[in-house]
Amino acid sequence: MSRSNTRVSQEVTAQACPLVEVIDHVAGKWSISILVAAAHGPVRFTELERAVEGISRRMLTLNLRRLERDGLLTRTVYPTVPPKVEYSLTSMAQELHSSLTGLVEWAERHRAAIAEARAVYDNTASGATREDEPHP
Amino acid sequence: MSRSNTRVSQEVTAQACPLVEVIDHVAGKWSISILVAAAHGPVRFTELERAVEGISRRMLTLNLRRLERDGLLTRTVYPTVPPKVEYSLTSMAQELHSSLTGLVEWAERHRAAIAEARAVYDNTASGATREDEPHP
DNA sequence: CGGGATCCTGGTTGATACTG
DNA sequence: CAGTATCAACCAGGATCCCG
Repeated sequence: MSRSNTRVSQEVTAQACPLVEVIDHVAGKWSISILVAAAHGPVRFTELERAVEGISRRMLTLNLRRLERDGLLTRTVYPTVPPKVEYSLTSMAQELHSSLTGLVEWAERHRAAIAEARAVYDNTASGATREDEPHP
Repeated sequence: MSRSNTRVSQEVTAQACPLVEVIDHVAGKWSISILVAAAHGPVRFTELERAVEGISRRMLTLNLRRLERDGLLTRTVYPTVPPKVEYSLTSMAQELHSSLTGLVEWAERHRAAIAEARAVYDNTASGATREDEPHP
């Protein structure tokens, strides 16, 4: 994957990175939730922690770092007491918003159907052999 | 959806499954590629293997099974010699198509920018050298 | 052709504790 | 508040062999 090179300037930019890797970072389980949660404006760390719900502190940090590294989030530190850190989407990331919310809305619409599909699948697979196959 | 007969399905449907889990299955690295590749019509196993490119036989099988279990893919076995298996999107999965291709197109448009953002981030973060300050 | 079964590795994750 | 550090467990994923 990585061709370790000290002059990373234009060559990497030209070659970019595997598409599947970009997809993986941007569409990861947590990334989507984070990106959607941060879409409405600058969001603080603990707000994200509550919004994403289910994510651990560590995973949140790791994902935020990766998204920042990929240029999707900007991290702003206010040197106050107590400390305050805000995350915002970059313009690049904002272009993603419609696709992401589309995905999330789809998931909400169909989670029940998916749960049922699983139940049916598990039920069918466990006991009997399927005989509803077409015969050409 | 036409049949909701068992009480099992009602219970499961009622509490469904965590949204983040649905997202994870549907937006996984391989899932997206598979769903996009299967969108244009019935696709055979080896076609997918070539289309997704980078996926191993094992991972392809595993992901296909999971997508089938979630009710996103239908698997049709033709008892011919040699065997022939076709995968198609369910109507549920077809609704996802625009969001998915939106995502992929976004990734294609911005992979160069992402690669550069990474280079900048790594350069800045590893921090041994600053460009505006002379090295000791 | 389209898988299934098994073994094995290393990256990902949660838990826990500590900090500026 | 917003992290970092460390360790152990887990499981995604590759390699390999086999089968209907």
